[in-house]
Amino acid sequence: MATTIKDIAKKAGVSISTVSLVLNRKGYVAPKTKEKILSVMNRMDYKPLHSARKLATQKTGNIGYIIWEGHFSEVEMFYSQVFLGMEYAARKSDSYILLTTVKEDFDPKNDLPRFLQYKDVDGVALAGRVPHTLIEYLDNQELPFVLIDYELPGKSFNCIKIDNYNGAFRAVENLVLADKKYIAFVGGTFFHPSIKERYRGYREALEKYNLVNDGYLKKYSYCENIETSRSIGENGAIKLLNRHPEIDAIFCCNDTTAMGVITGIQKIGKKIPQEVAVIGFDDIPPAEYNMPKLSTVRVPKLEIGKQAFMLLSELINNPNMAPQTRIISVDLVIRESSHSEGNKQ
Amino acid sequence: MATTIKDIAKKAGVSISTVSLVLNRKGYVAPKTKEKILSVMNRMDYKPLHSARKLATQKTGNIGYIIWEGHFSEVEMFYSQVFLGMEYAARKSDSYILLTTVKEDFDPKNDLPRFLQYKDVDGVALAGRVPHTLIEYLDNQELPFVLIDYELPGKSFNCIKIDNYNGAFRAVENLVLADKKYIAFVGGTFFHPSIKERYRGYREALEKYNLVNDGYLKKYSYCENIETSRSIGENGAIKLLNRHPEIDAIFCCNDTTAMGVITGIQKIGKKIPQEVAVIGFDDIPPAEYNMPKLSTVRVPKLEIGKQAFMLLSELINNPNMAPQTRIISVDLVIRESSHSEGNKQ
DNA sequence: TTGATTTATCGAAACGTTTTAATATATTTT
DNA sequence: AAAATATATTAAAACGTTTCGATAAATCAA
Repeated sequence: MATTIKDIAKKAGVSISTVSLVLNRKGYVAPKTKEKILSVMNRMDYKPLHSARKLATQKTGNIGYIIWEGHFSEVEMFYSQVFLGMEYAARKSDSYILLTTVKEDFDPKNDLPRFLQYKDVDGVALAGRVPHTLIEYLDNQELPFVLIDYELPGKSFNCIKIDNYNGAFRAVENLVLADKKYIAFVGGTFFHPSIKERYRGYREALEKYNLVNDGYLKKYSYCENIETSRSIGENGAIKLLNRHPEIDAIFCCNDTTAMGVITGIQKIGKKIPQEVAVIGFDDIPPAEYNMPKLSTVRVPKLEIGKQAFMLLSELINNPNMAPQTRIISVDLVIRESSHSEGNKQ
Repeated sequence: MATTIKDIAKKAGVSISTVSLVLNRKGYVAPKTKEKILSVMNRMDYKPLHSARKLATQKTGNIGYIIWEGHFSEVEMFYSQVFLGMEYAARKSDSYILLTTVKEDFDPKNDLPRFLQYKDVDGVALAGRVPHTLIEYLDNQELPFVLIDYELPGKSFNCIKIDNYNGAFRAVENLVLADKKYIAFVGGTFFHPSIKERYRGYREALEKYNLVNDGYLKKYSYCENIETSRSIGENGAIKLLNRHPEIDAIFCCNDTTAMGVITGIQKIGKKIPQEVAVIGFDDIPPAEYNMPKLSTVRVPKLEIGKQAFMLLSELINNPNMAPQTRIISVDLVIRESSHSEGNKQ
């Protein structure tokens, strides 16, 4: 059917091996033979058959992308964007990203993604919070993997991290400079290390400006120890504002929560941002279309995907690399929800 | 390394061929040999190597999923959900879905997705509006493909269609029964056949109740011939309501537009749904979290993905099947944006 | 010049399956 | 009891590549 390496060899008057050598840029092959072969390949529109190549090399050319089911199926566009970033990067190296989801109550015995069961990937990217049993499984398998925006305390794995601390710090600092004095925090599960870091950024920014007095942090923080959602934001905003009407800004652990916070503030009837300013984190697409448009910390999602892919490629080619963490920096983007008069430009 | 069919054969005291036969449920093999082999397989945790199998069978076991770049990277969660539906279905048959995006100005000569260049898929699903040149290319390649929520006028391809007409009809009928008299339509490109159908449903529902008088349709329709977006909705609502203040309901070509329409209505200062009711189409996840919650026509996205996968599988196993269209039915879901008093339950 | 190295090419084995055709045995039909 | 058919097993070829080792020619060092 399709042209094979054999056809090329015959037409070019050389052996199969030689063709393979130019295909893989290996060994010695005379410039003019090489040229000849390349021209024949081009003329006959030759594409190596991946399955044959894979069989011979014992590599799959695939990378797995695993994400918690809720993260892909809900409003959350974050991890789809990261995925897209990986896909873009993968195009250049002719490999494929196989996406699959795992359930919350994942059990490695029964729910193992099929590309792991069948060893159809050379490496795996784990996006966001994933079951720890899965991480352990991969660690035991000696299959290269990277965590994206997640980590396990005490263990050192390959990681792509967001600069959560600085993002949060700058956001809160911006609120302070806009003359906000009572800045609350609304968030979800502290179990997630990224949220912990964002909280730390929040706290340290307040400390820098000496806003923190006794009980400040406790009074103005609202966290439910579950997956973040709009409803956490809405509940949090309503409870905090009723209890402490002096609150004039809310920094949220992410955009999803922030959009809920905005709903809550609107229900109470306060003006955004004049009475209460809001800043989120992530810059997911709906943030820009929210009413009012959401100020937030932009996380470069495509870039994260690209970096994950690159790190993974390095790991695959060099399995004994020491585990490393790469940190992706973020930018504050001010929109309507925190656009105070004094700060407008 | 991993156990191969050879190991199984040796341990079970049979030939490789016999093992292969039970693996593929083919030919004759004595019940007790079969049992023996299966037990050995189980004990040794044998998984056939996909690349070897693919090489031998000349099938890839992959299905491509192509989507316009803007549809995956923007707010639109619709096609990600359809993708997920395909992925779920694929799990059962041990195949993989390879997702890639194409640009608006796609050119088959240069931008062909790599899984098409390398013939790494047995079939392709095209999600939503995709470049016609791509459809033509696939048609020439004799590669099985299905269109999801799209069609080409005059051509009969394999299609998974949404019951757009009935969804729209029921939505508009519901508005009429809630005593709305001046029901507008806001939408995007008529170039998209689904939107055409939704408009037809709108029109015929109005006709059924004799609401359409001279100029009604022209007066109360706002369409920009570009990709749908929130801003089309916002602009449309503002223009229509300023020009025709009697409008008491707006049916939108999809949820994205509807959320824009809601923003527009809010800017003008009318109450939803008391003064102006809004119904969208699709039921994308943000619809439920919108303020007010958006009434809409629920399209079962996972089911669409599943049906696409199933149709594609049939096509792959039976290449001469006549092209067919499968229609997925939809449900009206009433939330706050059209929840008129008289209609509340 | 000789021997060592570098450059160039190729035959053949290997990767792990499926599948075809051959063979052998058991069962059924005549 | 012979012929025909169904059941059971297998050896070997095939799928399209990579890679190892052999071989030969060209270049270099002494």
